[in-house]
Amino acid sequence: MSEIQSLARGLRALDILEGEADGMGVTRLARRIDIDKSTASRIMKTLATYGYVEQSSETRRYTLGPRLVRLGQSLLTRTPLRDQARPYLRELVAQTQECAHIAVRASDQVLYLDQVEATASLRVSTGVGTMAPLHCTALGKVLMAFGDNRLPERMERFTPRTITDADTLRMHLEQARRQGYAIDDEEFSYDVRCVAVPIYGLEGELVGAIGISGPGARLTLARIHDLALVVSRAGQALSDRLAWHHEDQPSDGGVA
Amino acid sequence: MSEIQSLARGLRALDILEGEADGMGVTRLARRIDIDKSTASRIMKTLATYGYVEQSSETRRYTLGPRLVRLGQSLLTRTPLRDQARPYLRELVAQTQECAHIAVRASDQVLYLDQVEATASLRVSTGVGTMAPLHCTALGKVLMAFGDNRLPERMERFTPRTITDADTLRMHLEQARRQGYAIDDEEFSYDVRCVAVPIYGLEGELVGAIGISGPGARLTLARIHDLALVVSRAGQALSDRLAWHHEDQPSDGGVA
DNA sequence: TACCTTGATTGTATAATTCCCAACAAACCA
DNA sequence: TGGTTTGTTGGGAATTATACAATCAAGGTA
Repeated sequence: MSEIQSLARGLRALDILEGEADGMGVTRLARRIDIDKSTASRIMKTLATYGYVEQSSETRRYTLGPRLVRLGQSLLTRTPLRDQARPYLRELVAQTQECAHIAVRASDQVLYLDQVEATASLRVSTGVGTMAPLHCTALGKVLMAFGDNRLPERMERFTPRTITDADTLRMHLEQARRQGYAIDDEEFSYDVRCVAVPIYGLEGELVGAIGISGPGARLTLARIHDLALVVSRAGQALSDRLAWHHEDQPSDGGVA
Repeated sequence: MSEIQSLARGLRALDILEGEADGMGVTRLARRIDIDKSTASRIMKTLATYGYVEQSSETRRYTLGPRLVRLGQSLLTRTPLRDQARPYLRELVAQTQECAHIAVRASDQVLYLDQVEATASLRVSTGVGTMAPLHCTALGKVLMAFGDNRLPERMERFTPRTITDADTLRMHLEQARRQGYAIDDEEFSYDVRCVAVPIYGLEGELVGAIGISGPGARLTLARIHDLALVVSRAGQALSDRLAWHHEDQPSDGGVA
Protein backbone atom coordinates (compact mmCIF):
# COMPACT_ATOMS: atom_id res chain seq x y z
CA MET A 1 0.00 0.00 0.00
CA SER A 2 2.79 2.36 0.80
CA GLU A 3 4.99 0.73 -1.79
CA ILE A 4 4.33 1.47 -5.40
CA GLN A 5 4.12 -1.80 -7.18
CA SER A 6 5.20 -0.99 -10.70
CA LEU A 7 8.12 1.10 -9.51
CA ALA A 8 9.23 -1.65 -7.17
CA ARG A 9 9.07 -4.13 -10.02
CA GLY A 10 11.22 -1.93 -12.18
CA LEU A 11 13.81 -1.65 -9.45
CA ARG A 12 13.76 -5.40 -8.93
CA ALA A 13 14.43 -5.79 -12.63
CA LEU A 14 17.51 -3.61 -12.28
CA ASP A 15 18.68 -5.68 -9.35
CA ILE A 16 18.31 -8.87 -11.32
CA LEU A 17 20.08 -7.38 -14.31
CA GLU A 18 23.02 -6.53 -12.08
CA GLY A 19 23.87 -10.20 -11.84
CA GLU A 20 23.51 -10.93 -15.52
CA ALA A 21 26.45 -9.57 -17.42
CA ASP A 22 25.20 -10.89 -20.73
CA GLY A 23 21.80 -9.36 -20.34
CA MET A 24 18.43 -10.99 -20.04
CA GLY A 25 15.37 -11.41 -22.18
CA VAL A 26 11.93 -10.25 -21.23
CA THR A 27 10.54 -13.74 -20.73
CA ARG A 28 13.15 -14.85 -18.25
CA LEU A 29 12.95 -11.54 -16.41
CA ALA A 30 9.20 -11.93 -16.13
CA ARG A 31 9.62 -15.36 -14.60
CA ARG A 32 12.13 -14.08 -12.07
CA ILE A 33 9.89 -11.25 -10.91
CA ASP A 34 6.83 -13.44 -11.30
CA ILE A 35 4.89 -11.17 -13.59
CA ASP A 36 3.57 -11.46 -17.10
CA LYS A 37 5.82 -11.14 -20.11
CA SER A 38 3.89 -8.19 -21.41
CA THR A 39 4.21 -6.33 -18.15
CA ALA A 40 7.90 -7.00 -18.09
CA SER A 41 8.20 -5.78 -21.64
CA ARG A 42 6.58 -2.47 -20.80
CA ILE A 43 8.62 -2.04 -17.65
CA MET A 44 11.82 -2.62 -19.56
CA LYS A 45 10.78 -0.23 -22.26
CA THR A 46 10.20 2.46 -19.69
CA LEU A 47 13.57 1.80 -18.09
CA ALA A 48 15.13 1.93 -21.53
CA THR A 49 13.67 5.30 -22.48
CA TYR A 50 15.30 6.76 -19.40
CA GLY A 51 18.64 5.09 -20.09
CA TYR A 52 18.61 2.82 -17.08
CA VAL A 53 18.80 -0.24 -19.30
CA GLU A 54 19.75 -0.82 -22.89
CA GLN A 55 18.27 -3.23 -25.32
CA SER A 56 20.54 -4.93 -27.79
CA SER A 57 19.07 -4.46 -31.23
CA GLU A 58 20.12 -7.95 -32.28
CA THR A 59 19.53 -10.21 -29.30
CA ARG A 60 16.72 -8.01 -27.92
CA ARG A 61 18.08 -8.67 -24.49
CA TYR A 62 18.34 -5.98 -21.87
CA THR A 63 21.47 -4.97 -19.99
CA LEU A 64 22.12 -2.22 -17.47
CA GLY A 65 22.48 1.14 -19.13
CA PRO A 66 25.17 3.82 -18.92
CA ARG A 67 22.90 6.15 -17.01
CA LEU A 68 23.54 4.02 -13.94
CA VAL A 69 27.25 4.61 -14.28
CA ARG A 70 26.63 8.32 -14.36
CA LEU A 71 24.42 8.23 -11.30
CA GLY A 72 26.83 6.09 -9.32
CA GLN A 73 29.73 8.21 -10.39
CA SER A 74 28.05 11.45 -9.50
CA LEU A 75 27.34 10.06 -6.08
CA LEU A 76 30.99 9.16 -5.66
CA THR A 77 32.64 12.24 -7.01
CA ARG A 78 30.43 15.00 -5.76
CA THR A 79 31.29 14.54 -2.14
CA PRO A 80 33.76 17.30 -1.25
CA LEU A 81 35.67 14.85 0.90
CA ARG A 82 37.02 13.06 -2.12
CA ASP A 83 38.67 16.08 -3.70
CA GLN A 84 40.11 17.31 -0.46
CA ALA A 85 41.54 13.93 0.39
CA ARG A 86 43.40 13.24 -2.82
CA PRO A 87 46.66 15.05 -1.98
CA TYR A 88 46.78 13.33 1.38
CA LEU A 89 46.34 9.95 -0.26
CA ARG A 90 49.24 10.74 -2.58
CA GLU A 91 51.34 11.85 0.32
CA LEU A 92 50.56 8.65 2.20
CA VAL A 93 51.58 6.53 -0.75
CA ALA A 94 54.82 8.48 -1.08
CA GLN A 95 55.58 8.02 2.60
CA THR A 96 54.63 4.37 2.95
CA GLN A 97 54.90 2.90 -0.56
CA GLU A 98 51.58 1.24 0.09
CA CYS A 99 48.14 1.68 -1.38
CA ALA A 100 46.02 4.39 0.29
CA HIS A 101 42.23 4.77 0.32
CA ILE A 102 39.44 6.80 1.81
CA ALA A 103 36.04 5.41 2.51
CA VAL A 104 32.69 6.36 3.97
CA ARG A 105 29.95 4.28 5.47
CA ALA A 106 27.11 3.42 3.12
CA SER A 107 24.26 1.65 4.89
CA ASP A 108 25.99 -1.40 6.27
CA GLN A 109 29.11 -1.41 4.19
CA VAL A 110 32.33 0.41 3.51
CA LEU A 111 32.24 2.42 0.33
CA TYR A 112 35.65 3.19 -1.17
CA LEU A 113 35.54 6.78 -2.35
CA ASP A 114 39.04 7.05 -3.72
CA GLN A 115 42.34 5.29 -3.87
CA VAL A 116 45.91 5.95 -4.90
CA GLU A 117 47.88 2.91 -5.90
CA ALA A 118 51.40 2.16 -4.80
CA THR A 119 54.09 1.79 -7.42
CA ALA A 120 55.41 -1.54 -6.19
CA SER A 121 54.57 -4.39 -8.50
CA LEU A 122 53.04 -6.30 -5.61
CA ARG A 123 50.23 -4.15 -4.36
CA VAL A 124 46.73 -4.22 -3.04
CA SER A 125 44.20 -2.52 -5.24
CA THR A 126 40.59 -2.04 -4.24
CA GLY A 127 38.47 -0.51 -6.95
CA VAL A 128 37.05 2.93 -6.34
CA GLY A 129 33.32 2.63 -5.84
CA THR A 130 33.44 -0.92 -4.60
CA MET A 131 32.00 -1.95 -1.26
CA ALA A 132 33.47 -4.07 1.49
CA PRO A 133 32.17 -5.39 4.81
CA LEU A 134 32.45 -3.27 7.92
CA HIS A 135 33.55 -5.89 10.39
CA CYS A 136 36.72 -7.16 8.75
CA THR A 137 38.35 -4.08 7.29
CA ALA A 138 40.37 -1.41 9.04
CA LEU A 139 38.35 1.33 7.38
CA GLY A 140 35.12 -0.34 8.44
CA LYS A 141 36.22 -0.70 12.03
CA VAL A 142 37.12 2.98 12.12
CA LEU A 143 33.72 3.90 10.71
CA MET A 144 32.06 1.94 13.49
CA ALA A 145 34.38 2.74 16.38
CA PHE A 146 34.50 6.48 15.86
CA GLY A 147 31.01 6.78 14.42
CA ASP A 148 27.75 5.62 15.87
CA ASN A 149 29.23 2.33 17.00
CA ARG A 150 26.46 0.44 15.23
CA LEU A 151 27.52 -3.07 14.25
CA PRO A 152 26.48 -4.84 11.05
CA GLU A 153 23.70 -7.39 11.35
CA ARG A 154 25.60 -10.25 9.80
CA MET A 155 29.31 -10.90 10.07
CA GLU A 156 30.44 -13.22 7.34
CA ARG A 157 33.70 -15.15 7.57
CA PHE A 158 36.28 -14.57 4.88
CA THR A 159 39.50 -15.89 6.42
CA PRO A 160 40.35 -17.82 9.59
CA ARG A 161 41.08 -14.49 11.27
CA THR A 162 37.77 -12.83 10.45
CA ILE A 163 35.97 -11.70 13.57
CA THR A 164 32.46 -13.10 13.47
CA ASP A 165 31.54 -12.56 17.09
CA ALA A 166 29.88 -9.30 18.08
CA ASP A 167 31.49 -9.13 21.51
CA THR A 168 34.97 -9.73 20.18
CA LEU A 169 34.36 -7.06 17.57
CA ARG A 170 33.21 -4.61 20.22
CA MET A 171 36.43 -5.23 22.12
CA HIS A 172 38.43 -4.52 19.00
CA LEU A 173 36.50 -1.31 18.44
CA GLU A 174 37.17 -0.31 22.03
CA GLN A 175 40.87 -0.88 21.51
CA ALA A 176 40.74 1.08 18.26
CA ARG A 177 39.21 4.02 20.12
CA ARG A 178 41.95 3.85 22.73
CA GLN A 179 44.84 3.78 20.33
CA GLY A 180 43.21 6.04 17.74
CA TYR A 181 43.48 3.67 14.82
CA ALA A 182 42.13 0.33 13.65
CA ILE A 183 43.87 -2.49 11.86
CA ASP A 184 42.82 -5.39 9.70
CA ASP A 185 45.12 -8.35 10.22
CA GLU A 186 44.28 -10.62 7.30
CA GLU A 187 40.65 -10.60 8.31
CA PHE A 188 39.21 -9.95 4.87
CA SER A 189 41.84 -11.17 2.43
CA TYR A 190 44.69 -13.54 3.01
CA ASP A 191 48.04 -11.83 3.22
CA VAL A 192 46.56 -8.34 3.29
CA ARG A 193 46.85 -6.01 6.25
CA CYS A 194 45.51 -2.48 6.70
CA VAL A 195 45.63 0.48 9.09
CA ALA A 196 43.04 3.21 9.12
CA VAL A 197 42.15 6.32 11.10
CA PRO A 198 39.06 8.53 11.27
CA ILE A 199 38.42 11.72 9.33
CA TYR A 200 36.41 14.36 11.14
CA GLY A 201 34.27 17.09 9.62
CA LEU A 202 33.39 20.66 10.45
CA GLU A 203 31.79 20.04 13.80
CA GLY A 204 34.06 17.20 14.77
CA GLU A 205 31.67 14.53 13.52
CA LEU A 206 33.00 11.45 11.75
CA VAL A 207 32.78 11.79 8.00
CA GLY A 208 34.99 8.97 6.77
CA ALA A 209 38.15 6.97 7.19
CA ILE A 210 41.55 7.02 5.58
CA GLY A 211 44.03 4.17 5.56
CA ILE A 212 46.66 2.15 3.79
CA SER A 213 46.84 -1.49 2.89
CA GLY A 214 49.48 -3.82 1.60
CA PRO A 215 50.76 -7.37 1.38
CA GLY A 216 51.45 -9.02 4.71
CA ALA A 217 55.07 -9.64 3.89
CA ARG A 218 55.80 -5.93 3.70
CA LEU A 219 53.14 -4.75 6.10
CA THR A 220 54.12 -6.75 9.15
CA LEU A 221 52.26 -6.22 12.40
CA ALA A 222 55.24 -4.38 13.80
CA ARG A 223 55.46 -2.05 10.84
CA ILE A 224 51.69 -1.55 10.90
CA HIS A 225 51.84 -0.04 14.35
CA ASP A 226 54.70 2.23 13.28
CA LEU A 227 52.85 3.34 10.20
CA ALA A 228 49.77 4.03 12.26
CA LEU A 229 51.48 7.23 13.31
CA VAL A 230 51.99 8.29 9.71
CA VAL A 231 48.42 7.51 8.83
CA SER A 232 47.19 9.34 11.91
CA ARG A 233 49.06 12.44 10.87
CA ALA A 234 47.43 12.27 7.45
CA GLY A 235 44.00 11.87 9.05
CA GLN A 236 44.65 14.79 11.36
CA ALA A 237 45.85 17.02 8.56
CA LEU A 238 42.88 16.14 6.40
CA SER A 239 40.45 16.75 9.24
CA ASP A 240 42.06 20.10 9.89
CA ARG A 241 41.75 21.02 6.27
CA LEU A 242 38.07 20.12 6.25
CA ALA A 243 37.53 22.28 9.34
CA TRP A 244 39.31 25.23 7.79
CA HIS A 245 37.31 25.27 4.62
CA HIS A 246 34.03 25.34 6.41
CA GLU A 247 33.00 28.85 5.42
CA ASP A 248 32.96 27.88 1.77
CA GLN A 249 29.59 26.25 1.67
CA PRO A 250 26.48 27.70 3.26
CA SER A 251 24.63 24.38 3.33
CA ASP A 252 25.86 21.41 5.26
CA GLY A 253 27.35 18.82 2.97
CA GLY A 254 25.51 15.66 3.89
CA VAL A 255 27.72 12.72 3.09
CA ALA A 256 25.92 9.58 2.01
CA MET B 1 0.33 3.79 -22.64
CA SER B 2 3.51 1.97 -23.41
CA GLU B 3 5.32 3.89 -20.68
CA ILE B 4 4.61 3.00 -17.10
CA GLN B 5 3.82 6.18 -15.32
CA SER B 6 4.86 5.54 -11.77
CA LEU B 7 8.10 3.89 -12.82
CA ALA B 8 8.91 6.79 -15.11
CA ARG B 9 8.24 9.20 -12.28
CA GLY B 10 10.57 7.33 -10.01
CA LEU B 11 13.32 7.42 -12.57
CA ARG B 12 12.78 11.13 -13.11
CA ALA B 13 13.16 11.59 -9.38
CA LEU B 14 16.53 9.86 -9.53
CA ASP B 15 17.57 12.09 -12.41
CA ILE B 16 16.65 15.17 -10.46
CA LEU B 17 18.43 13.95 -7.37
CA GLU B 18 21.58 13.51 -9.41
CA GLY B 19 21.95 17.25 -9.61
CA GLU B 20 21.27 17.92 -5.96
CA ALA B 21 24.26 16.95 -3.89
CA ASP B 22 22.65 18.08 -0.67
CA GLY B 23 19.52 16.10 -1.26
CA MET B 24 15.99 17.28 -1.79
CA GLY B 25 12.77 17.28 0.15
CA VAL B 26 9.59 15.64 -0.98
CA THR B 27 7.76 18.90 -1.56
CA ARG B 28 10.34 20.36 -3.89
CA LEU B 29 10.69 17.07 -5.71
CA ALA B 30 6.95 16.93 -6.23
CA ARG B 31 6.99 20.41 -7.72
CA ARG B 32 9.79 19.48 -10.09
CA ILE B 33 8.06 16.40 -11.40
CA ASP B 34 4.70 18.14 -11.22
CA ILE B 35 2.96 15.60 -9.04
CA ASP B 36 1.35 15.69 -5.64
CA LYS B 37 3.42 15.70 -2.47
CA SER B 38 1.85 12.48 -1.29
CA THR B 39 2.64 10.70 -4.52
CA ALA B 40 6.21 11.87 -4.34
CA SER B 41 6.44 10.69 -0.77
CA ARG B 42 5.35 7.17 -1.70
CA ILE B 43 7.63 7.06 -4.70
CA MET B 44 10.60 8.06 -2.61
CA LYS B 45 9.72 5.54 0.04
CA THR B 46 9.68 2.79 -2.54
CA LEU B 47 13.01 3.93 -3.94
CA ALA B 48 14.38 4.00 -0.41
CA THR B 49 13.34 0.46 0.47
CA TYR B 50 15.33 -0.76 -2.50
CA GLY B 51 18.34 1.36 -1.63
CA TYR B 52 18.18 3.62 -4.65
CA VAL B 53 17.84 6.65 -2.42
CA GLU B 54 18.47 7.35 1.21
CA GLN B 55 16.55 9.54 3.55
CA SER B 56 18.43 11.51 6.12
CA SER B 57 16.83 10.84 9.46
CA GLU B 58 17.37 14.43 10.57
CA THR B 59 16.69 16.60 7.56
CA ARG B 60 14.25 14.07 6.02
CA ARG B 61 15.70 14.91 2.67
CA TYR B 62 16.46 12.29 0.09
CA THR B 63 19.81 11.70 -1.59
CA LEU B 64 20.97 9.09 -4.06
CA GLY B 65 21.65 5.78 -2.38
CA PRO B 66 24.66 3.49 -2.39
CA ARG B 67 22.86 0.88 -4.43
CA LEU B 68 23.39 3.10 -7.45
CA VAL B 69 27.11 3.02 -6.88
CA ARG B 70 27.00 -0.75 -6.84
CA LEU B 71 24.98 -0.93 -10.01
CA GLY B 72 27.18 1.51 -11.85
CA GLN B 73 30.27 -0.19 -10.60
CA SER B 74 29.10 -3.65 -11.55
CA LEU B 75 28.40 -2.36 -15.00
CA LEU B 76 31.92 -1.00 -15.20
CA THR B 77 33.87 -3.86 -13.74
CA ARG B 78 32.07 -6.88 -15.02
CA THR B 79 33.06 -6.34 -18.61
CA PRO B 80 35.86 -8.81 -19.30
CA LEU B 81 37.57 -6.18 -21.39
CA ARG B 82 38.53 -4.24 -18.32
CA ASP B 83 40.41 -7.03 -16.62
CA GLN B 84 42.14 -8.14 -19.75
CA ALA B 85 43.22 -4.62 -20.58
CA ARG B 86 44.80 -3.69 -17.28
CA PRO B 87 48.29 -5.16 -17.93
CA TYR B 88 48.41 -3.45 -21.28
CA LEU B 89 47.53 -0.14 -19.71
CA ARG B 90 50.34 -0.57 -17.22
CA GLU B 91 52.71 -1.48 -19.99
CA LEU B 92 51.70 1.59 -21.95
CA VAL B 93 52.33 3.83 -18.97
CA ALA B 94 55.71 2.24 -18.46
CA GLN B 95 56.65 2.76 -22.08
CA THR B 96 55.32 6.27 -22.54
CA GLN B 97 55.24 7.81 -19.05
CA GLU B 98 51.79 9.08 -19.88
CA CYS B 99 48.35 8.28 -18.60
CA ALA B 100 46.62 5.37 -20.34
CA HIS B 101 42.92 4.56 -20.59
CA ILE B 102 40.45 2.25 -22.20
CA ALA B 103 36.94 3.25 -23.12
CA VAL B 104 33.82 1.94 -24.76
CA ARG B 105 30.96 3.68 -26.44
CA ALA B 106 27.90 4.24 -24.26
CA SER B 107 24.99 5.68 -26.20
CA ASP B 108 26.44 8.91 -27.51
CA GLN B 109 29.40 9.24 -25.26
CA VAL B 110 32.78 7.81 -24.39
CA LEU B 111 32.74 5.81 -21.19
CA TYR B 112 36.11 5.42 -19.49
CA LEU B 113 36.34 1.85 -18.27
CA ASP B 114 39.75 1.99 -16.71
CA GLN B 115 42.83 4.09 -16.38
CA VAL B 116 46.39 3.84 -15.15
CA GLU B 117 47.95 7.08 -14.09
CA ALA B 118 51.43 8.20 -14.99
CA THR B 119 53.91 8.89 -12.23
CA ALA B 120 54.93 12.33 -13.44
CA SER B 121 53.64 15.08 -11.22
CA LEU B 122 52.07 16.81 -14.22
CA ARG B 123 49.61 14.34 -15.59
CA VAL B 124 46.20 14.01 -17.09
CA SER B 125 43.73 12.07 -15.02
CA THR B 126 40.26 11.19 -16.20
CA GLY B 127 38.17 9.46 -13.60
CA VAL B 128 37.17 5.88 -14.24
CA GLY B 129 33.46 5.76 -14.96
CA THR B 130 33.27 9.29 -16.26
CA MET B 131 31.92 10.14 -19.66
CA ALA B 132 33.31 12.38 -22.37
CA PRO B 133 32.07 13.54 -25.76
CA LEU B 134 32.77 11.45 -28.83
CA HIS B 135 33.71 14.16 -31.28
CA CYS B 136 36.62 15.76 -29.48
CA THR B 137 38.50 12.89 -27.90
CA ALA B 138 40.89 10.43 -29.50
CA LEU B 139 39.08 7.51 -27.91
CA GLY B 140 35.75 8.81 -29.16
CA LYS B 141 37.02 9.26 -32.69
CA VAL B 142 38.31 5.71 -32.67
CA LEU B 143 34.96 4.42 -31.46
CA MET B 144 33.26 6.17 -34.34
CA ALA B 145 35.80 5.61 -37.10
CA PHE B 146 36.31 1.91 -36.51
CA GLY B 147 32.80 1.24 -35.28
CA ASP B 148 29.52 2.03 -36.92
CA ASN B 149 30.70 5.47 -38.01
CA ARG B 150 27.66 7.06 -36.42
CA LEU B 151 28.27 10.68 -35.46
CA PRO B 152 26.83 12.33 -32.34
CA GLU B 153 23.83 14.56 -32.82
CA ARG B 154 25.32 17.61 -31.20
CA MET B 155 28.95 18.66 -31.26
CA GLU B 156 29.67 21.13 -28.52
CA ARG B 157 32.70 23.39 -28.61
CA PHE B 158 35.18 23.10 -25.75
CA THR B 159 38.31 24.76 -27.10
CA PRO B 160 39.14 26.73 -30.26
CA ARG B 161 40.32 23.52 -31.86
CA THR B 162 37.16 21.51 -31.21
CA ILE B 163 35.68 20.15 -34.41
CA THR B 164 32.04 21.17 -34.54
CA ASP B 165 31.39 20.52 -38.18
CA ALA B 166 30.14 17.08 -39.22
CA ASP B 167 31.94 17.07 -42.55
CA THR B 168 35.26 18.03 -41.02
CA LEU B 169 34.81 15.34 -38.42
CA ARG B 170 34.07 12.76 -41.10
CA MET B 171 37.31 13.72 -42.82
CA HIS B 172 39.20 13.25 -39.58
CA LEU B 173 37.60 9.86 -39.09
CA GLU B 174 38.57 8.90 -42.64
CA GLN B 175 42.13 9.87 -41.90
CA ALA B 176 42.05 7.91 -38.64
CA ARG B 177 40.94 4.82 -40.54
CA ARG B 178 43.79 5.28 -43.02
CA GLN B 179 46.51 5.67 -40.44
CA GLY B 180 45.01 3.26 -37.93
CA TYR B 181 44.85 5.67 -35.01
CA ALA B 182 43.08 8.86 -33.97
CA ILE B 183 44.40 11.86 -32.13
CA ASP B 184 42.93 14.66 -30.08
CA ASP B 185 44.92 17.84 -30.50
CA GLU B 186 43.69 20.01 -27.64
CA GLU B 187 40.14 19.62 -28.89
CA PHE B 188 38.58 18.84 -25.52
CA SER B 189 40.92 20.36 -22.95
CA TYR B 190 43.53 23.00 -23.40
CA ASP B 191 47.04 21.67 -23.40
CA VAL B 192 45.97 18.02 -23.49
CA ARG B 193 46.67 15.72 -26.41
CA CYS B 194 45.75 12.06 -26.88
CA VAL B 195 46.32 9.14 -29.23
CA ALA B 196 44.04 6.13 -29.38
CA VAL B 197 43.60 2.94 -31.36
CA PRO B 198 40.80 0.40 -31.67
CA ILE B 199 40.39 -2.83 -29.72
CA TYR B 200 38.77 -5.70 -31.58
CA GLY B 201 36.85 -8.63 -30.14
CA LEU B 202 36.45 -12.29 -30.94
CA GLU B 203 34.93 -11.89 -34.36
CA GLY B 204 36.92 -8.83 -35.27
CA GLU B 205 34.21 -6.40 -34.20
CA LEU B 206 35.09 -3.18 -32.41
CA VAL B 207 34.72 -3.49 -28.67
CA GLY B 208 36.53 -0.44 -27.37
CA ALA B 209 39.46 1.88 -27.65
CA ILE B 210 42.77 2.22 -25.86
CA GLY B 211 44.91 5.31 -25.73
CA ILE B 212 47.21 7.61 -23.86
CA SER B 213 46.96 11.27 -22.99
CA GLY B 214 49.25 13.86 -21.58
CA PRO B 215 50.11 17.54 -21.35
CA GLY B 216 50.82 19.25 -24.65
CA ALA B 217 54.29 20.26 -23.63
CA ARG B 218 55.40 16.65 -23.35
CA LEU B 219 53.04 15.16 -25.90
CA THR B 220 53.96 17.24 -28.92
CA LEU B 221 52.35 16.48 -32.26
CA ALA B 222 55.58 14.96 -33.48
CA ARG B 223 55.89 12.68 -30.47
CA ILE B 224 52.22 11.77 -30.73
CA HIS B 225 52.72 10.28 -34.15
CA ASP B 226 55.73 8.35 -32.91
CA LEU B 227 53.85 7.06 -29.90
CA ALA B 228 50.99 6.02 -32.13
CA LEU B 229 53.08 3.01 -33.03
CA VAL B 230 53.50 2.04 -29.40
CA VAL B 231 49.80 2.44 -28.72
CA SER B 232 48.96 0.47 -31.84
CA ARG B 233 51.09 -2.41 -30.67
CA ALA B 234 49.27 -2.41 -27.35
CA GLY B 235 45.91 -2.38 -29.12
CA GLN B 236 46.98 -5.23 -31.35
CA ALA B 237 48.27 -7.29 -28.47
CA LEU B 238 45.11 -6.72 -26.46
CA SER B 239 42.90 -7.62 -29.42
CA ASP B 240 44.90 -10.79 -29.94
CA ARG B 241 44.52 -11.70 -26.32
CA LEU B 242 40.76 -11.18 -26.46
CA ALA B 243 40.58 -13.47 -29.50
CA TRP B 244 42.60 -16.15 -27.77
CA HIS B 245 40.71 -16.25 -24.55
CA HIS B 246 37.31 -16.69 -26.00
CA GLU B 247 36.65 -20.23 -24.78
CA ASP B 248 37.65 -19.54 -21.16
CA GLN B 249 34.77 -18.20 -19.21
CA PRO B 250 31.27 -19.59 -19.06
CA SER B 251 30.46 -16.88 -16.54
CA ASP B 252 32.52 -14.39 -14.58
CA GLY B 253 32.39 -14.22 -10.79
CA GLY B 254 31.04 -11.04 -9.25
CA VAL B 255 33.33 -8.76 -7.33
CA ALA B 256 32.66 -8.26 -3.61
C1' DT C 1 11.88 -24.81 -47.99
C1' DA C 2 8.56 -25.46 -44.68
C1' DC C 3 7.65 -26.40 -40.10
C1' DC C 4 8.02 -25.84 -35.34
C1' DT C 5 9.80 -23.66 -31.17
C1' DT C 6 11.12 -19.83 -28.53
C1' DG C 7 10.78 -15.24 -27.50
C1' DA C 8 9.14 -10.18 -27.93
C1' DT C 9 5.52 -6.98 -28.73
C1' DT C 10 0.75 -5.07 -29.20
C1' DG C 11 -4.51 -4.76 -28.29
C1' DT C 12 -8.04 -4.73 -25.06
C1' DA C 13 -11.30 -5.36 -21.13
C1' DT C 14 -11.17 -5.85 -16.39
C1' DA C 15 -10.19 -4.57 -11.92
C1' DA C 16 -6.68 -3.51 -9.08
C1' DT C 17 -3.59 0.06 -8.25
C1' DT C 18 -2.31 4.45 -7.89
C1' DC C 19 -3.61 9.08 -7.56
C1' DC C 20 -5.53 13.26 -5.74
C1' DC C 21 -7.59 15.70 -2.02
C1' DA C 22 -7.71 16.51 2.53
C1' DA C 23 -6.55 16.05 7.21
C1' DC C 24 -2.91 15.12 10.40
C1' DA C 25 1.63 15.25 12.56
C1' DA C 26 6.02 17.32 13.30
C1' DA C 27 9.53 20.27 12.94
C1' DC C 28 11.24 24.85 12.31
C1' DC C 29 11.25 29.77 13.17
C1' DA C 30 10.25 33.97 14.90
C1' DT D 1 3.93 30.24 21.99
C1' DG D 2 1.67 30.65 17.52
C1' DG D 3 2.44 30.55 12.67
C1' DT D 4 4.54 28.40 8.69
C1' DT D 5 6.58 24.97 6.14
C1' DT D 6 7.23 20.11 5.31
C1' DG D 7 6.46 15.00 5.52
C1' DT D 8 3.23 11.25 6.19
C1' DT D 9 -1.32 8.87 6.28
C1' DG D 10 -6.63 7.74 4.88
C1' DG D 11 -10.09 6.92 1.69
C1' DG D 12 -12.90 7.34 -2.39
C1' DA D 13 -12.66 7.74 -7.43
C1' DA D 14 -10.82 6.62 -11.71
C1' DT D 15 -6.96 6.39 -14.14
C1' DT D 16 -3.61 2.97 -14.90
C1' DA D 17 -1.36 -1.18 -14.98
C1' DT D 18 -2.27 -5.83 -15.55
C1' DA D 19 -3.21 -10.42 -17.54
C1' DC D 20 -4.69 -12.99 -21.35
C1' DA D 21 -4.46 -13.85 -25.99
C1' DA D 22 -3.13 -12.90 -30.51
C1' DT D 23 0.47 -11.28 -33.55
C1' DC D 24 4.96 -10.89 -35.09
C1' DA D 25 9.83 -12.10 -35.57
C1' DA D 26 13.69 -15.20 -35.47
C1' DG D 27 16.24 -19.45 -35.18
C1' DG D 28 16.69 -24.06 -35.39
C1' DT D 29 15.71 -28.60 -37.53
C1' DA D 30 14.35 -32.00 -40.52
